[in-house]
Amino acid sequence: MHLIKRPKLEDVAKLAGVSTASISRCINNPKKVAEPTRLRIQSAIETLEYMPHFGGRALASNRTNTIGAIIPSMDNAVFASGLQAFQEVLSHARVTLLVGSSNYDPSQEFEQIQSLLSQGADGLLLIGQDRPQKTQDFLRKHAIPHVLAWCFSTDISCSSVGFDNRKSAKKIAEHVISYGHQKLAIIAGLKAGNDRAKERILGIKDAVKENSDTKIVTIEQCKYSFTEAGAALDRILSFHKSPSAIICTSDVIAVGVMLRAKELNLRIPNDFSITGFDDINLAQVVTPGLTTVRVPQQEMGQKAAKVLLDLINPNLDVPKSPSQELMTTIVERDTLIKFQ
Amino acid sequence: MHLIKRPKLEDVAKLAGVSTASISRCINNPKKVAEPTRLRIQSAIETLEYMPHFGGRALASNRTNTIGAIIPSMDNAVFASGLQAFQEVLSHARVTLLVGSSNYDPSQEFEQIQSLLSQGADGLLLIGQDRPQKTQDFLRKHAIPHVLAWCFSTDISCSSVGFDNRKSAKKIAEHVISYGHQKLAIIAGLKAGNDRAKERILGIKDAVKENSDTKIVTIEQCKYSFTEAGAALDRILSFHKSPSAIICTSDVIAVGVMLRAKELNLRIPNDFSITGFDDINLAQVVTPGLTTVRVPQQEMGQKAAKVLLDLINPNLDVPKSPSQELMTTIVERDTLIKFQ
DNA sequence: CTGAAAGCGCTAACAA
DNA sequence: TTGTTAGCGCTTTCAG
Repeated sequence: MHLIKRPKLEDVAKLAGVSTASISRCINNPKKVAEPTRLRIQSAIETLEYMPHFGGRALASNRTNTIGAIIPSMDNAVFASGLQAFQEVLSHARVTLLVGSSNYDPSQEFEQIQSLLSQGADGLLLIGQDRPQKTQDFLRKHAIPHVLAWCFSTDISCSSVGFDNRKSAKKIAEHVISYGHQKLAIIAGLKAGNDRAKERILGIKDAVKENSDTKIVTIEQCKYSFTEAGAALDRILSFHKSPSAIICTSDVIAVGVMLRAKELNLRIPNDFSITGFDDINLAQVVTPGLTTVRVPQQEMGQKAAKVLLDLINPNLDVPKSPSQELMTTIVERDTLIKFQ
Repeated sequence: MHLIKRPKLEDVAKLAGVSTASISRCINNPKKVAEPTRLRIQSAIETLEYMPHFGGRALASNRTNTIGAIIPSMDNAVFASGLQAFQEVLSHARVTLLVGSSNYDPSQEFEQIQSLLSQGADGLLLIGQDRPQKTQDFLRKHAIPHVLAWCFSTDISCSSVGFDNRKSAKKIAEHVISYGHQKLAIIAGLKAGNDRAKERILGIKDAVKENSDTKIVTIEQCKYSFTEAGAALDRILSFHKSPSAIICTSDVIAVGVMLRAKELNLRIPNDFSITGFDDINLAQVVTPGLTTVRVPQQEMGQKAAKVLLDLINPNLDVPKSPSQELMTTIVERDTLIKFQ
């Protein structure tokens, strides 16, 4: 098997008997080339197995056809499946995806942003809206096209494709309250640099405020892992006034709690009710099925890709797609019952 | 807020009062520059917020510091978590990750390979070893550094970091058989272009061959989704000779079967035993807990990254890391009991 | 519709 | 240790 030197535009040009300019046109704008020449060029490209050199192209055109996404972690299925959907749409548009993960840490996110941009990303997908001023300034100053997912704001300075975390959390809390629960506990992800967690807590508080008989016994925070969530449950149980319902801001946390409860021989929902947030597979699989908030993960990924794509490719035919608010819904399963 | 034109090497050079070459050295090989100049350059870079242009760099050096990974789908947690680990290691080495997904389809994989390479990937992570000749020729002809994960072969022509699917499957099958099960069913992923599924089936057959009382009642194939797996169970149940144990080649499939069984009011493991493969979160969460094969997902991702990294960066100090075989283990939970 | 030629921003010999 | 300079492969005016 022998090794072939990568052909360049010039080689193709020679073979096809045209100038390099024509080849370039033929590749980027086929209509600008006469039919017969196009065919000749095509076949030359194929016999040589020519593939444009990325660097050369990027340098000359100042575009890379690459988009970066920075998500907290692919280990959380909710982001993995959003990312999958995102990637599929990009792929159809012949754009490739660069991936970075922040591990829920704003400073890591900033590093990844720089890294992906220095790799030439034409645009960026970011999760949530809460980031340090430094990061925001950077994005603005360099005029980086970007869209925010997993959140929604009407702030016109930046497009977002997502849902209202606060409203959604309020909705599920109201739902819990409507089942007669008056002593609630919250287990949330670490709030630092995580607007989803913060907003969801606020939403739950909103609901409680409107129902004077109801109160929040405690607000725990933990990482998105089963064991950390289990530890949070232990802390709650050590309180005098045990809650009749625990509202978790993530399915991973809720499931972690359920696993721990099982170890402790507590019965859900008899001993306490519990709700999650995200509706990942786990919520459906755990027993009893987890009552949770369904987040349109895939739709969000797809729409974010589309918005980003025409942010980058200012297509004047299509009306500029602004921020989009998607809706969440409550999925009733078996972890929430009436308080008696 | 105003928009600043991207500074180039020349701008930095002017500010620091040195040549562009020195800046370039300072960035790529700091030791080759005298301390005082280095400091001057550093500060110039910072005040200008200079970021090297990717295209220019790629063109001149013919390296991109980018690695591509093509996985079947991030929707399957087993790949998502492997990818997460892979990305983290790359990130430490200041290499960025390009991601493509093949949706378990060899021709999509080929497209993605081309796409990632044309985006300049210096190397590639691929899943499994079974791919069309066309793809293999392509990789060889262009001398693409790549490593195969999720499989292991001693074939020296290509590094792999993974485990022996056949042996692992044989092991779990033997385990099932040792519990007294004689009528087995298999539910596997679609075999086409999926060596993991094929090998695992072979491994199970190996075990059966060595136990003359045992036989395989049927081999079903389905996509990696709960509903498809449920349908496969329905097919099995319509047979005369119902198996006492169902061996699934993936946790997703096993859980899908369990969900369907619950709908049908069948009791696992009383009505039949079942085993999975992968040990993703789901296996732990489902009730009863799924007995399965633990695949070292994270370790595989990390090691694959390391191998790929020094495949690309021929570091002569370190002995060239060849293929690595990792071990799987059986995780005993509650879906496998003795046949009575 | 096609060709010539001037860069795009950076790196890497080679000189000094 | 530092500077000079010649490209890397492609796109894109501008002429023809």
